[in-house]
Amino acid sequence: MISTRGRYALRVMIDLAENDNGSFIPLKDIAARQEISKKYLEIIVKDMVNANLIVGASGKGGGYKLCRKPNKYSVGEILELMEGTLSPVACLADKKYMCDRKEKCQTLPLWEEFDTMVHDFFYGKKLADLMKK
Amino acid sequence: MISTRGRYALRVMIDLAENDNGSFIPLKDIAARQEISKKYLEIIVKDMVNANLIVGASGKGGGYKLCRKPNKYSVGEILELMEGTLSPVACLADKKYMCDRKEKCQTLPLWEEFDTMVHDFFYGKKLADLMKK
DNA sequence: TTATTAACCTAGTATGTCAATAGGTATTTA
DNA sequence: TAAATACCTATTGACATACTAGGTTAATAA
Repeated sequence: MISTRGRYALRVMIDLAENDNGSFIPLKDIAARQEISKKYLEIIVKDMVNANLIVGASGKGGGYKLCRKPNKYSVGEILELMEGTLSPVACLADKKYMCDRKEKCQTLPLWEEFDTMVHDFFYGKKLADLMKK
Repeated sequence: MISTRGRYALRVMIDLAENDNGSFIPLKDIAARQEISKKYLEIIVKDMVNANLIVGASGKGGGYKLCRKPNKYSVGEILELMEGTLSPVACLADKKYMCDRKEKCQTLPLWEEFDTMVHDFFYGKKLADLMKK
């Protein structure tokens, strides 16, 4: 399941892309258009700024702005940032995860194949693919 | 993320398939081989019996047994039973879910495409595909 | 008959995550 | 100096997850 963090982040990115006019877009406007709690979005958007997905500007006339062209963002990187991982199981999500059943695990190949498929799917999709115009 | 319920259920099914000798296999043996708490497995296995995925027999000489050939079980039906849904978002997982943004939602097509891909992947895999022998 | 083995049943519990809310401070522009 | 905005810290209620505990019922073998 994709949580609201990932889904909202994606919607914020689409909103920023579609309403881009060169200047900063206040979160208040995004929250209103997307009908999402502005307070909750603040938390999400903060992580997006920290990860250099977008840039923020304080003060009057401030807001948020993309820092790349929409076709330079993959959906995968946005979701992976917000969700922590896209992997279906802990043994693939966490590099440091040690499992002594690993060698004989009969389900691991299944999860690996699934993991690759999911990764390829979301990294193949670009932000631009989700825009109207 | 696939929870332990789904992952353990799958391992129980594989264990039953590989150790099938015509008679019932006690949960104690499965738990030992799979290194999973027997008490926890009881809960999981109960749901599998209720869903007619396997059959259980009480008393001495009892245990559990598959009721189909391994190639007649899809991984998807096992996971979907235990996880409730394989859908990535609530608006697809729940038929009764009503969202007034549905018509204009720009992410819905993405989730639908992903949902279909995941469904096809897991329903295309059979229990027999996960067996050693 | 009786001991044993096993499924089946109901309940509880610790931990963590999710999806927010609340109330502030710092920064920038008009 | 007033307004608008991002940015920061903390808290919370609800729920799910991954179990554990202690029993009852059912079937078989000695």
